Amino acid sequence: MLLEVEQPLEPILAEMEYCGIRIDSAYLQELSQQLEKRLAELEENTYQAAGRKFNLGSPKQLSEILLEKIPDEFQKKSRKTKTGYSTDAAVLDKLQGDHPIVDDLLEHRTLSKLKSTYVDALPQLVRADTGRVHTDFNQAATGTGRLSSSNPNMQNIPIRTEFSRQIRKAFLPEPGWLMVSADYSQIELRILAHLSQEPVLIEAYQNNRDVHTVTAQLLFEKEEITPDERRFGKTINFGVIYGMGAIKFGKSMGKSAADGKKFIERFNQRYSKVFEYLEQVKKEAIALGYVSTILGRRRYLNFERLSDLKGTNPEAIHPDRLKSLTKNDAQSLRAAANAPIQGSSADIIKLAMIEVNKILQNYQARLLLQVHDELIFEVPPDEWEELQPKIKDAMENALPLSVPLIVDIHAGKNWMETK
DNA sequence: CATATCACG
DNA sequence: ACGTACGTGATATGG
Repeated sequence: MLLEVEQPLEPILAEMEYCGIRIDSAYLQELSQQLEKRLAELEENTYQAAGRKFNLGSPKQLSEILLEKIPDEFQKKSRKTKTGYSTDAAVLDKLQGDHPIVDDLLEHRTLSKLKSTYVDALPQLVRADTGRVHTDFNQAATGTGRLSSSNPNMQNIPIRTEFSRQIRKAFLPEPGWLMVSADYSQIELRILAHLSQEPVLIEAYQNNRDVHTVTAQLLFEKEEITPDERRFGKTINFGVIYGMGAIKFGKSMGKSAADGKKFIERFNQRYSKVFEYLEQVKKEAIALGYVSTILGRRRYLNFERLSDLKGTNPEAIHPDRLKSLTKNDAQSLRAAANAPIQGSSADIIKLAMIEVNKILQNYQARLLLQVHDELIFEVPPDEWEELQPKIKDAMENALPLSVPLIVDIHAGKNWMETK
């Protein structure tokens, strides 16, 4: 693992850091001015509605305002934090309609985050000697084997909202070149299919089916699935990857306890290998003190009330010991269930980076960024047609699994256009 | 330096 | 009784 993956990867990361990525600072400064104008309007509206000025960036002061204006709704719909009532986006969403201030607060939160963290920060990090931004890729920062990125973090550049996509337009290739993004489709669910050897999942992926729809079909026991039902299937599939327990699983159905239980049994029957696999991983975590990825990378875990089982035979652990747990032990078990999946995904994209780097030796094109399940390149236009299938193949075949890996690859004038 | 919040996969 | 569950890093506030 060390010799085959981490050591060969290190000079590739060094090259990516050294190369950096081009930023359109003038464009970001225009965006900044637009944001400043809009933020000022929102502040003015908010002060009017609140009857006085306060610091919109202070959850503490906002909490005071909300307690003053809509005490009943706020206390009912908020949750307690260590220091008081939460004013986070989930809470504010629930308060929409209760007071005219709420919509403006939400918009202000979003826009000021984007302005301070990206629009204003990135141009300041452009290095004078290269004209580009040079991130750090941290190779030993996470518990699962993923990379992390800092100064600046290039792995959390906005994409989810319409406005935030404007920020991605600021990331440019060399003048005249193309920006290229190649991302794995549903890699973590495919790894779950492989690790669990669940026949329903394997069959679905081998036949190129939409797995969120498949889950929804077995959930609702019908062929035709609405977009809402598919979204629900997607949520459940992610929940499984994150180690969501059967109880929470039933409750997220939003049905009665009896319905939830019936549904769990149905799901359990249909994806029985997935649950067997997750149980087995949890038992191994407790008995061995670690869990492993496909390439043998380990995540070590400590338990409180379950520590008496360390060094015992995993198969001898009674399923009841996985119930009534301390908060910490429950969290550790979820982390244990997730680590082989998230970590194997990291293994695979690292192997892919090593393969892709070999290919790039014969081209001018450069690997710029890794964002967990995607690679970002800048490519001269005359290399694109030839490189596209080579990058795709290298990534899809980095490590053969029981299910195919699929990579979507697109080129554009900037990062936003590569989707 | 702890906390809350929020950006991403 | 719950808008939750895995992995990160940056920013602002406030002690």
